Amino acid sequence: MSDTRQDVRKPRLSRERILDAAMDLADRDGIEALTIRKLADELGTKPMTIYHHVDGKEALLDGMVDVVFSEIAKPPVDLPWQEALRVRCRSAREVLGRHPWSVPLLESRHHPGPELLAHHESVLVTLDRAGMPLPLVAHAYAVLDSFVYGFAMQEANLAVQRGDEDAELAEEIAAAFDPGAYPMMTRFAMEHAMQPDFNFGDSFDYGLDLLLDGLSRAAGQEPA
Amino acid sequence: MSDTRQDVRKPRLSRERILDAAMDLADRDGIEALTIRKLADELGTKPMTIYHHVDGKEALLDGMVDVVFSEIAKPPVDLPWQEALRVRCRSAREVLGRHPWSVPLLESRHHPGPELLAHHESVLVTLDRAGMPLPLVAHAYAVLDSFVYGFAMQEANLAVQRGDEDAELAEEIAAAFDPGAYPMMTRFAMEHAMQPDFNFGDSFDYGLDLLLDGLSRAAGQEPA
DNA sequence: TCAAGCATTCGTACTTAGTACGACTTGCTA
DNA sequence: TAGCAAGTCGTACTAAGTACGAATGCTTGA
Repeated sequence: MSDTRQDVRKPRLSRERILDAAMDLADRDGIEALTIRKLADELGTKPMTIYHHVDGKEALLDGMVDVVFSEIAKPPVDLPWQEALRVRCRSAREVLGRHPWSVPLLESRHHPGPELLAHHESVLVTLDRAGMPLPLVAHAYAVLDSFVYGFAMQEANLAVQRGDEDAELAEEIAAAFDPGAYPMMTRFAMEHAMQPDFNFGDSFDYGLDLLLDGLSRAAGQEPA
Repeated sequence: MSDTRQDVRKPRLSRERILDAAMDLADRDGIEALTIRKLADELGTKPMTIYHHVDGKEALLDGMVDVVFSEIAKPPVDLPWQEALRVRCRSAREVLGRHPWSVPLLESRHHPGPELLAHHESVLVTLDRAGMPLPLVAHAYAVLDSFVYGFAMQEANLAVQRGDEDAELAEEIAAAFDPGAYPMMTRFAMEHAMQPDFNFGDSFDYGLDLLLDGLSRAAGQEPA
């Protein structure tokens, strides 16, 4: 009856604005909270409007992954290769920490974006200028990224568990804990992991050094 | 009061049978294909029947993760610690390779099962008997598991991409490839990664050795 | 032996999510 | 000024998780 038409402005939406909002939503509420409907709400629009800018949800995720790669620093070309890789790996950890939802997605997308490709290229170039033969380049890249991704994955889960359910969770885990059943875990927790100065993240630099030193040796150079 | 000890009457279904079927389904068709309905079909029953044995889908996933941990070999107590950890890490890689869907789940479940706890305990005990002080134990465990999980994650995605869409995918990636845009990637692919004897998995033992050697040094021992 | 009790099973339906279809709106261009 | 392309959205279909309550049939106590 009442054809109350409302004002519609011009290009309020764009692929970029959608990607930004989707990343915000995923960062804030987790990837499982990222639905087309919620995204539309966030943008003050309706679900189907999204589809005029993004080719379905899979393409949306592809785009988000590429944004993540764009945020990771490439290994600086003016540093020794060990230092350059250290910079890029630390950056990767930091970025993946800001976007924890992205870790399981990074390697599982079947449509690599330009940022992903450019990033891979820059790392390969760095390993190449370390003087590594190709087989060693392959090992180095596989090993470094395994470590970075795996570490980020573990950190992401710690972060989740430190959320609002902190108390409830700790209690639940403790409840499942037959006091004497896991003596080493108990000792480890009491004497180390639950101490105020314990920080899981410290192990990142430790492991990164371990790998870079080993790779330096393999490349026939002294550890930096 | 009344000793109501009852056995299952007509157990066409059981938590164990359900877990087995769920693992098979996930192994075969991927974790996203694991729905309560498909699982019911697989078991020749109806969706709601599942809920009398398993407390919802989250609990089902928790149970599956615990089964995965049960399949991973614990570090043998009769081997030197480096060898013992090598055995367990290789086993982990093999098991995660058989259950690729489980990798992102392993560390994200909030309800650790008994197998998971027992496994952690056994690894901590092994690090302890290496003579490591607790801070080093923490580093070692974090670094080893980061590597194992990260490697398994990358392998899992390679496996997926080697699936039925192999040709289509390679073609698609190649199409996105400006010939001269990524020279190092191109060289790497042509001269190494696409050679018939290239095997991504070879990097696992390489990285594991790197880490175990470094940890041996840190523990004040000669690399094994 | 039979009926009550209870674990198990399942039909129905509600809810959330992705998205195909087609209609409507509006500014731009011929 | 008519018509078109781009953008927007209402409707509805499908898949999936699961709450509710009825149906089923085994086990036990009288």
